[in-house]
Amino acid sequence: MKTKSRQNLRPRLDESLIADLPPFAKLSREAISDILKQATSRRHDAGTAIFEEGREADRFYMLLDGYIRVVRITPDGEQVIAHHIPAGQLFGIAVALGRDTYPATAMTATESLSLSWPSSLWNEFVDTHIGFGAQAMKTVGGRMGEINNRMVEMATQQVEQRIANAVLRLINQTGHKVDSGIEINFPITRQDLSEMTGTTLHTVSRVLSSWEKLGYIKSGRKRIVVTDPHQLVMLCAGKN
DNA sequence: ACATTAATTATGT
DNA sequence: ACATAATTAATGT
Repeated sequence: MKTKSRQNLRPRLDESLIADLPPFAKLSREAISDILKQATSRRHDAGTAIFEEGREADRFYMLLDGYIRVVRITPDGEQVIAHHIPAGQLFGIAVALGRDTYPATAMTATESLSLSWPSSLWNEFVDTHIGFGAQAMKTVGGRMGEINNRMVEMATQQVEQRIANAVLRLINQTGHKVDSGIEINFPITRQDLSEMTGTTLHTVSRVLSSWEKLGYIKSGRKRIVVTDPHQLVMLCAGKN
């Protein structure tokens, strides 16, 4: 408790900032400070790309603050939001998958703060810092599981259920409690939701409006509060 | 069951 | 005042 002094162009790096994050939790103090010395920190405005799909994956990243959306562009130029990444997670770890280019674009959903390291350091990190590689695999595994689930959803469920699933995922991963329910932590538009669920913003708008009338959610411009998560769970289950 | 088109309104800088 | 977001109805596949 302290150390919250100055706000800088180049934010000062403090061990306590990352010491508790999963990938580093098991590491010794000097290991952490060693890692920090090699890190570059950057602040990103909301709605900007940290790296782009197809570019050479010269660095890997750790999100210190904010939210990232991982975006892919289809051949016909449509955006698809693959998933969101909350603070405290590694991303852009193409090097861990043996790739030399990024498979997707990382856009900031909010103003964000990142650390990054040259990809060349990855292997060194993995075998000199025990637990680092294991944690990285865990997050990769988790994301693959998510993508699996979503593929099934896309193929089997109807739009209202897919939207319900998307919203539930958002409040689980990036939700924050307010008195009326659970609010999604970053600005999110109907367009965004449509890009996650493979529909149109109009359909999303109509569905959300109907949920609002039913009292499941409360929504405003770029914000959604889920007041009755259970009802959304029911919708996904299919029982109506 | 959902997309598309289009017109209208609300909201944030 | 302007741009961006959201709603709503009508029409199409």
